[in-house]
Amino acid sequence: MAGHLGWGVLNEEGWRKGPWTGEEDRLLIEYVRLHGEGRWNSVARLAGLKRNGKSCRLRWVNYLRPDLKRGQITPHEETIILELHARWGNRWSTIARSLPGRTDNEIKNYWRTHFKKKTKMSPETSNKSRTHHLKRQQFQEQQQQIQQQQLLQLNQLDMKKIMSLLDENYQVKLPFSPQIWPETTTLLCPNEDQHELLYTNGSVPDDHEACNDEQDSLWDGLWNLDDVHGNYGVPATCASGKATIHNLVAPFC
DNA sequence: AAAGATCGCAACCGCCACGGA
DNA sequence: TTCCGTGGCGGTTGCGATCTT
Repeated sequence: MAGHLGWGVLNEEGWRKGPWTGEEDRLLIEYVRLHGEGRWNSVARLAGLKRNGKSCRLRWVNYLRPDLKRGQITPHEETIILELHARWGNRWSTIARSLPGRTDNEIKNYWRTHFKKKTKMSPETSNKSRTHHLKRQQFQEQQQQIQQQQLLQLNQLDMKKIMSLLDENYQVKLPFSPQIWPETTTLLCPNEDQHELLYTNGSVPDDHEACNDEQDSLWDGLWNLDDVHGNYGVPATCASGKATIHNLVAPFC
């Protein structure tokens, strides 16, 4: 960034642009501590920062706020993002309000890098991306799986009961017939990857066949979707399927 | 080992809504 | 009622890091 023309230097109005330095961060934090959030255009005058108000607000909101959560988006948060995006569309700030510690910018970036581009990808490219993504998340998922296994052990008896109910219900209610998928359906196909998403545009993705043919692994995948709050289900706009599963497991959550 | 491709994300931009003068 | 300052929002950019060939 520093090499970009005008990046990291003063612009024609005298404001600094580009990456924030540690000293600038310190000044901004001190300003907020003394004056609170707001009045961002006063920061330059009161804190001695050569940054405009917008830049200061953005830096504080997206990076310096003490209540921000660090680290990768968890599968549970991912589920929430998908569900809320299906409901609200690109209203990132609205979505962010349901994810304490996450910013609209963070959610927006996450969506764009993990989901949106998949709609345009070829299957081959998508597989590469999937591999890349999985490698990056491998460590985190290992930790989460340990936690999940502990929960699974605790609830093993109840789960077997749920599994049998779901298996019966699956045949009747889940809308896996491609004819009734709406365009741009976001469908979870958990048998291959516990939270891999497939996007369809009125057609059936190749991978989808595995969902129909391998119910056992499909349901295994659903259990892997378990999170610390004990929700099991399909975070998809495939609405009737989602409702069926959530209604079924709700009494056990 | 090196070059090119791709990804992730911090930061910027432009537009809009709102409130106060 | 109008104007202006301020803040919020969504879209976009561009660089460093990482991966692939």
